[in-house]
Amino acid sequence: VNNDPRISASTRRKVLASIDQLGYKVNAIARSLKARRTLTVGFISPEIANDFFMTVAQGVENTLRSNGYNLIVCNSKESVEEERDRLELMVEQCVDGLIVAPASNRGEHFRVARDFHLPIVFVDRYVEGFEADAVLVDNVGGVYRAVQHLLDQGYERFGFIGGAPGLSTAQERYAGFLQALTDRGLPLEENWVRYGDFHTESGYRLMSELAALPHPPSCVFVSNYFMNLGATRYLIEHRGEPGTDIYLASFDDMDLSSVTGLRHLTIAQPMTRIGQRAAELLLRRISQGENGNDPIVERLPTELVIHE
Amino acid sequence: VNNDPRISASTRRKVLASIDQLGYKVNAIARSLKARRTLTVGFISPEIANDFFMTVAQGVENTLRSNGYNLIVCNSKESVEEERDRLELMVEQCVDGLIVAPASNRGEHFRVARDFHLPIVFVDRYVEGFEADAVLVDNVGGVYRAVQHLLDQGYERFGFIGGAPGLSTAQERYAGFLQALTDRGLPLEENWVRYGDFHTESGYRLMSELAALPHPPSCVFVSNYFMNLGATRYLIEHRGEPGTDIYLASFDDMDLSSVTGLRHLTIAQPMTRIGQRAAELLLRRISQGENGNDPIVERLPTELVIHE
DNA sequence: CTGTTAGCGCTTTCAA
DNA sequence: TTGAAAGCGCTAACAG
Repeated sequence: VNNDPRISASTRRKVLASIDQLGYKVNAIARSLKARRTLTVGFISPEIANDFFMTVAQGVENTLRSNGYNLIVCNSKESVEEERDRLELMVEQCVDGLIVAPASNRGEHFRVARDFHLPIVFVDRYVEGFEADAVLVDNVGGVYRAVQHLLDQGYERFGFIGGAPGLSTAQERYAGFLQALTDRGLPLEENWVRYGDFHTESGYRLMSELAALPHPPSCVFVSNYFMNLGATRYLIEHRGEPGTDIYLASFDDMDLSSVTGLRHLTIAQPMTRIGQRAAELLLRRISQGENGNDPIVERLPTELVIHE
Repeated sequence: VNNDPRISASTRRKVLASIDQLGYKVNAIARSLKARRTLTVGFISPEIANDFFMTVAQGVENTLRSNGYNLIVCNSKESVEEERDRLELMVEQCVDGLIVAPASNRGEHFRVARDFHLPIVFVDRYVEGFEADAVLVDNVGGVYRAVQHLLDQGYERFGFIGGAPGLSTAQERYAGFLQALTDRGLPLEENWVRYGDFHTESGYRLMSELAALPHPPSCVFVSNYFMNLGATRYLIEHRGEPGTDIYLASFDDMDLSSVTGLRHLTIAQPMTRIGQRAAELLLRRISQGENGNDPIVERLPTELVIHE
């Protein structure tokens, strides 16, 4: 059953024939108990019905599977408490490693993993208070280049719809925005900067606030896909009204980008690649055991996409 | 640890204190091996980066979790072979039950589950050759009412973009379409009926074919969300060109519907509810053991949504 | 090359 | 009320 090379071909044939006849399936539970490894990796995602994270998960799963590992996906619902629960669950399930898109920038609770010699790789977001491998994207550079491009196009009145302030992605994307303006000597108009929570409704609401200003921006950068969805919906619903002649730029490039009918610009993340790299790093840690080197933080590049 | 009522409060306190101090976590693997149940359910989905199936999964997970069960999601990639592999995997992982959105209308390979006394509940699609509980929607009725509504609006030149011919959903949606036309005495224009594969690209391609006809339809019914995405993209990209003045109606109501700026109509499925009911049926089967009754097939209602 | 045995961490049963 | 022992299905180590 386990391809032991010492077994003769004839015996193997007999065994396999019996397996077939009896419908025998190995009991992975018993095997895992004995072997002290489950060949299973956990993925803790802040959302499960979310194209971004699920595409990352797909990247993870593909490379895990081709290495004989399985993936368990679970949902922290953007809550640190739920995240802690899922983490405990994963420890109890004896997964061999963990890929986590953290729900916040707090990382202390991940320390339990260390006690159980469970390697962790973070994706998308980074945490404080816990050092581990991470696969992120170049948020600062991505936004910087996007805004630079828009400046080149002649846009000057820049609005910004930010993400949940506690998340590294939100902070970095804002930093890129600010840097781009500053480098061109453009002042930041505080009133054009609003913070949401990365979800659709906040994008809609904040866009409505910006459009309602007596002197609205002519171009708004939105910090992620879902807020962009909300912002776009506002502009579509109020098309033609004063204040809505706004050019949208946004982090993330997803299916809907091709279908809004608005000219806009997006920053595409290499989602599958993020998952793939994370899985590779994790598998390396798993095989290394305790004698690995310092945490590796990778930043993958993003790509500017212009939708005409 | 297991809340045995025979244990005295003082002993329990001492035990819990030690647990805390030592950082003890139960080993779910060992527990499962002994208990012969894992408190785990598998969900085999034809796609993992798919809002529809993942929203269903969310419904499943919520109700499982509140019953102390966990969910393992895996991906059959719309392939029967992969589906068979995942099924084997789940058997080996000793899940207590299975929720499956089947990759095809063939069901024979699910028989292995019977040998291992694994209950299965199908969702979204139904199969032949294997009897089991299922939670589906009223595809025929949903499309029927949608087309009826459009007939009432005065549309007469109906096109149809169908899904993968092997899937029950595709067949049922076509049946509803045909029935609605027939009941009003409207003939089916064969040339306006095209079959895709439920994916975006086929929607785009088939819509381009329909729009290019010398005498194109004035209204097209698209059989699911992703093909609608493709069809919509075609119409948006070619807005104003001859043949593109087409009213779109589609199965599934997702984010897309609010950002295209096109007037259209959708049929919303109760995705979370599907998952919830499937989990409920499965949990019932699990607790019943072998002495359950005949398969239960539920059809949940859909809802017509008009986007102006 | 094959067969036997101990033990992974837990639960359950029975004895103290 | 607590402690001891057996065994879930598997693998690894060792004996034959």
